[in-house]
Amino acid sequence: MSTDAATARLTFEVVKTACSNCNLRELCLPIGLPPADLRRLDELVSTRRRLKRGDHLYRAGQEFESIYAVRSGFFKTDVLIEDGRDQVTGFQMTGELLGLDGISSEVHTCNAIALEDSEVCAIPFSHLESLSRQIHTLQHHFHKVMSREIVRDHGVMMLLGTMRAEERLAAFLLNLSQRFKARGYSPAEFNLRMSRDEIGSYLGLKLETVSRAFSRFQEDGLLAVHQRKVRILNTAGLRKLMSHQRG
Amino acid sequence: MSTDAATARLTFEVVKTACSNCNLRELCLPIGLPPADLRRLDELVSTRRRLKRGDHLYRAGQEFESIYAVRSGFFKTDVLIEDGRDQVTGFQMTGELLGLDGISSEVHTCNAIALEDSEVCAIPFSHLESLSRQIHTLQHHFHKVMSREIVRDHGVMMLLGTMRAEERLAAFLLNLSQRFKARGYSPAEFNLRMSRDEIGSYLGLKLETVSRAFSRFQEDGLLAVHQRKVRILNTAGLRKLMSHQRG
DNA sequence: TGCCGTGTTTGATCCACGTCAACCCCGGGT
DNA sequence: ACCCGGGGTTGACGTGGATCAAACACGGCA
Repeated sequence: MSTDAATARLTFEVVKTACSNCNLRELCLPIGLPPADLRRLDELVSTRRRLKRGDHLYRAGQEFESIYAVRSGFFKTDVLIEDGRDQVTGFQMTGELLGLDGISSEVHTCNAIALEDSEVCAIPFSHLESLSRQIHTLQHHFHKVMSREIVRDHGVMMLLGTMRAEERLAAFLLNLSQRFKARGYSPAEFNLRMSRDEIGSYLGLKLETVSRAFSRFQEDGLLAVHQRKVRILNTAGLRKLMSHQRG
Repeated sequence: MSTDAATARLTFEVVKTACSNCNLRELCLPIGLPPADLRRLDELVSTRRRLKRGDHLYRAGQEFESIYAVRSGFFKTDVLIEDGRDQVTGFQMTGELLGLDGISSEVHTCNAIALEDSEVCAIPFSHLESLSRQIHTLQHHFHKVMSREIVRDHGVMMLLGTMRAEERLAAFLLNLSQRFKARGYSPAEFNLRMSRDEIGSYLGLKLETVSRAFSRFQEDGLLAVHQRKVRILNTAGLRKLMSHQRG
């Protein structure tokens, strides 16, 4: 869609938003700040931006200037190479940050795409840096967030490097479940926001293989699937599946 | 080896080392600092530590307190899970940082092992944080380094998720080549510090597959291999191999 | 209400890589 | 000089997941 940029501009809202009374602050950056610091943080988040399903939040190659906190909705990030291959590098939900990859070269290195209508807070990175020079705990928390991203990526490398198809899907579902739970939603029943193809890309599998794994889980009574609606029936069973030796 | 800890203590040197005249500063943290700041940085790197081939720099589960800059030598990092599977998450050479994964939970999440006799600078993380609150460019550079790690991990995810065996090995060799070049060594001829098994673990392949891919490259005149000695004969050929469509 | 397009499921077949096993190479110790 | 052991190579064979192909479910729209 070539109208992305235009759309983006239109949905840019120049309203002040307030971290200090945002109910996400346990998940997002301003964790555990004293009220005084929290008020200073409010200056940081200058704009909110609303996206429709399918919109790009940013694209690979675009200049990097802000990171984004997901206020509501669901995103994927992916990288593509010339020959057409692409790899989904992550799915981001409420309270998670997007754009950390852009810091290194001042250019975004992946695409961030809304998988449902979403809203994000834009955090100008230079402001974040200057504020975190003043607020100790903010600095430390930000470092932890970046580090957590590295640890998460190592987990995915483990998954892609050593697990077989059904283990990968089990790990993926358990991870989603736990993240929904942390946000106060049911850990057992949720709607997938992404297609089989996108799950496959993330897990290094073809969409048919993902589909078959879902069917197998259903046969085995581990879960009930209907299209994108998933109900986990046997968490322990999924977990056990993951820790089975190869072979 | 249960004597690791004892060895580590013995090889701990309580000598002041100086970033200001370290020839790695283009690769390491203190890039582009004015002389005055550089001198303050010297206080940061309190200790150097020498490791023998096979020694652990740190282990998963150990308390995190410092990151490490490789002064000389070669490392691997890996994560293992209970059932015995393990995944090499990276290889680190001169000027690269180790331990960034530990920031998130204040505990190291992987093992760092010297693949040859090596020397590292220990950088107490809390010192780094306080100094980077004072030195703007240090802060920014550190953020870039963390972000670069995330981008690197995305590259590995791409490799593990979408590439076939020979593409993976080609990508791996080209990456090594380029890093040796950046350090002033020959990009065409180098010694691998890691075993076929370790390469395989990093690339999500079995050691036999790695070995076969090496043999194939040799047959095709792309490189000359003898054990761990590699000479790249046709860089363009390797690069072309990587960009071939699957199928 | 029926049609169309997109996403999903399922089946049949193929192939890249894993597995198992034998052998080789080379360096270190006696 | 010999043996020994760990890493590396090579071959034969098996298999998990990719590929190709067909049918199906569902939401949107005329």
